[in-house]
Amino acid sequence: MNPTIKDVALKANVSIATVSRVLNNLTGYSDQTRLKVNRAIQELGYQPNAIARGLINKRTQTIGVMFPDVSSAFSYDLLQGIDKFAHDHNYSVMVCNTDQNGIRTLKYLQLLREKQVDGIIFSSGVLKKEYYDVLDSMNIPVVLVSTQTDFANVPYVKVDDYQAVYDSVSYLISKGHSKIAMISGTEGDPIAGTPRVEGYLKALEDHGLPFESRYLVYGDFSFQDGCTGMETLLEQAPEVTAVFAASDEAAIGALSTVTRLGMNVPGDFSIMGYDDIRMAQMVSPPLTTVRQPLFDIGRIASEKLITMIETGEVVQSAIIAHSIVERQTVRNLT
Amino acid sequence: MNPTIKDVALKANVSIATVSRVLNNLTGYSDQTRLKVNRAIQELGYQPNAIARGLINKRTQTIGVMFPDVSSAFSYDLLQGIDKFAHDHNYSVMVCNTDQNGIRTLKYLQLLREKQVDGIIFSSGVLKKEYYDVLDSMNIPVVLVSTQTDFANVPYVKVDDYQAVYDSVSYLISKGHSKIAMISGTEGDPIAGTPRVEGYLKALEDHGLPFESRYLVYGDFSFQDGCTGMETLLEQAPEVTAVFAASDEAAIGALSTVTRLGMNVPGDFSIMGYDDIRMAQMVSPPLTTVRQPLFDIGRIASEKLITMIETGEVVQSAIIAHSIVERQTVRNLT
DNA sequence: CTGAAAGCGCTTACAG
DNA sequence: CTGAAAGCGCTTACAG
Repeated sequence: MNPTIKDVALKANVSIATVSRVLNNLTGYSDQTRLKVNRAIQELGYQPNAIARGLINKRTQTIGVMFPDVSSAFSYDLLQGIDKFAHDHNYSVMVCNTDQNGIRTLKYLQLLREKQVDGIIFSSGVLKKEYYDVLDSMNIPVVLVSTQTDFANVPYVKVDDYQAVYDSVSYLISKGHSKIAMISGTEGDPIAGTPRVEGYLKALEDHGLPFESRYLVYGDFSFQDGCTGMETLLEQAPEVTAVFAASDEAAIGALSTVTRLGMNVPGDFSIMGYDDIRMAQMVSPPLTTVRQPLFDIGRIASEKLITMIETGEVVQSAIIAHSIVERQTVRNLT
Repeated sequence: MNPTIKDVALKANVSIATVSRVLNNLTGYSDQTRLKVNRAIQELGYQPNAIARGLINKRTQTIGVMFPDVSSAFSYDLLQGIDKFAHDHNYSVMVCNTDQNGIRTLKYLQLLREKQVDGIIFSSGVLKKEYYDVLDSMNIPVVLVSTQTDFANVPYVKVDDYQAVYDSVSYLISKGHSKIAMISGTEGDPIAGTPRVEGYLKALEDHGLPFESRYLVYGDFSFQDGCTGMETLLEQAPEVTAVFAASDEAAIGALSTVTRLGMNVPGDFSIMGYDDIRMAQMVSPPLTTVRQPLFDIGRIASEKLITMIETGEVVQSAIIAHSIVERQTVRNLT
């Protein structure tokens, strides 16, 4: 058995209250006592039990992170940012991968409650009413990442999806493209779906370009859907000179399809992605994309959550700046 | 405040002992009592407190996962496998990203101890003596993933690195290549470094091919080092027709360099990787590689750890089968 | 079938 | 400066 505070007290010839005091750097003991206690701690190799502490303090120093999403490239960068800040501030993180499965999500939420996490980061999925309800009943801080909600005043940290796409498509237009297609993500997705399509539409409109419905195809952000989306586009709109994809994975799918068909990127065809996952710089040619700084987003979310936990104050949501990173998949037609 | 077992007892007019019994599905109460208690639980929306439970049971139902490694593509697949099995068996997982930093690793180890995790999975990094010592003093089960150790009888689950490379290089030879270079990982790395180089050397030898020291370059498994390694190779050994890289990331780096220089893969040059990360199938052309089933490896490690936790028995290490995945970066010269 | 009591390893008033 | 005691929310002998 590991030694407890009691063993330390015994060995140092003081009460457990005193041991607790020096352990927690409180005041109220002589230097001599401190020395005695510390020596006993050393000799026994004592380590505090965070569980016992958690029970009494009603704080576990752990936060839960839910990933309803499944895309590894995306989630892991986020997780790194979250994990880094949290650990640097003495919190551990518990991960829950729900694979978009509602039952699982609810089950994990309950688990996090039983484990008494101090707060939850809910990432990159739609916050359904039923999730919100249990989150609400848990009475702990929550912050949303790469998603947002109308339900209540729950802070989020994300990029402005609409604006990011608007800027991207405008960029494509500035390079002389006028027949621009889009491979959208999930149709109707209120976060990463609809707003991005609207950004595309608006950019077209503001530049006096007509929208052709056959220029727009839907997928689910995946590589696979990027491939098939591109095939569809090539068939039904061969005049298109550039495509904007709602995720880098889909863009890379488009790139691979176009390449496989013997076309040259950007010579014959231009492609632009969304996210700037690590993979974007590894494909050939490197992908031009609009960047969401995922690591930073994770870090900031972690910071906000911990602030809420420790101060009890409500924090502001944050829109994180996106940026266009020019690499080599867009041809300048001007 | 959330309701406790005491509130339930009060409401149901029984003792807390009885509530505890029905909560844990023990025997020793009438149907009527069960009904009463369950009704009270319902009405109060009571949820057990796993922290209090953990204190008394000396089981927290959580496992810690250490990732000394930094490569996202690699770690996340592993994590998914671990997480899936663990959650399906009522364990949560706590992640610790140590970035190969020794101080951090030690700090996290201590954290996991304080949090009283029931077991630890140590992944993809060298298990230094100092880590082993604290692990040992914690007195909880540990399993190693994609690494192994001589220190003691700590079970691991991994692929046979030596054999995987031996098979890969033999494959390249069977396709008619005789001037085969290798972009190795970290020189001297006892797990993913040296054994892989030895597999390469041995395959050459067994097929009567001489080893040229200028055919072998070292890196750190990264995309970047794959790029520069390839450049070096092209310069000092232009006659080479194929390269085997010790990681998919490095292979993809080589691919991008070769492509950038105007060569065609596999027409002018063949490339083979190691891992089969998701990205391998997304590059153009899709990468031929030797697969380690990371998700499965994670799952199995999780399973072994939980078995050890619950039965107290020591489990056997497992060598997981690798397999060559033929895609389109290796030309058949025969 | 049921409850009173002790105890898990801590922290925190309270009293001296 | 220090200790005895209560209590965090549970589980588990023990007794009836």
